[in-house]
Amino acid sequence: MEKVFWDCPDFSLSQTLECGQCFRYQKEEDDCYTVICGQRVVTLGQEGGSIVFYGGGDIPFWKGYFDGDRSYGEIKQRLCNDDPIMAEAVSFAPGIRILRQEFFEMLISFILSQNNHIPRIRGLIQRLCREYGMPVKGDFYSFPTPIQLSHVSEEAYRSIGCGFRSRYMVDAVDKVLAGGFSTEELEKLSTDALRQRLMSICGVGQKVADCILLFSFGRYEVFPTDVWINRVFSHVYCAGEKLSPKELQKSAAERFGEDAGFAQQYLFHYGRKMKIGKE
DNA sequence: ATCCAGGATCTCC
DNA sequence: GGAGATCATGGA
Repeated sequence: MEKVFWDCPDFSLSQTLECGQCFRYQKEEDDCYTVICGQRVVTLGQEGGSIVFYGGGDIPFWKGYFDGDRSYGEIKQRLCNDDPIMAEAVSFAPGIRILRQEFFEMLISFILSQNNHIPRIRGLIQRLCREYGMPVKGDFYSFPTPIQLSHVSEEAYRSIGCGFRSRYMVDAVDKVLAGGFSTEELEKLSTDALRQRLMSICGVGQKVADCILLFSFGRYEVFPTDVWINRVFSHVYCAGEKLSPKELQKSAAERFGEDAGFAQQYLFHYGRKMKIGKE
């Protein structure tokens, strides 16, 4: 099989895919991963510092997906300078990069994420794709488009396990199909305006909106604040004192500035894996 | 088994 | 505008 090598610094395939930002990958043998985005599917591995594409595919697209042009070395240096705690979080998973994922996938995925475990979110999305997406390759299905979901009822979402989130799903698809939610239109908006637009969808609060801002629109200054980041942040920066989400975001903005989104992902992954602040 | 999850909403004051 | 209950489900 054709192998194409890509030397991308500060990049670990496993850390980037498994740090919680992405739900559409599957681990294969020999530490390879199959990743799906839209209609595209690719199998990748890592040999030393090089990423290996197996079987070609749209390599320029995937380099963009993995944010290949950004210097994460500089970001990490800014974050870790004079911050030993962040240095520890970064050294725990120095190969995390923030993926550039598709808007509608992120919208639906993070609506389904609320009050839910990551393993279960993945299962939900897998069922959604199997049920309403198109077969792409083997057992992999594309993420359903808004049109493919346009006829799906609340009861149908309930039957695949979406639970109380089912009515949010219907509202999200309806609003996207009604217009004003194309990627081209949305990416012109300021971060605050875009957040407000996203939050006009029922079931999208600030946290879900911020995940979409960070993982789909590259708004790297946002700091998605969930239960984990709450625990970690209060534990490592506030001597265990809990802050309100508003206070926490203000503090994170002062501390990390334009790099807050990157900081969030390093901290989130570190805190979740180390169970920091639990028990 | 029973707890809890990458929260949002509704209701109450 | 903030605190508290409620929401479905299944992985751990």
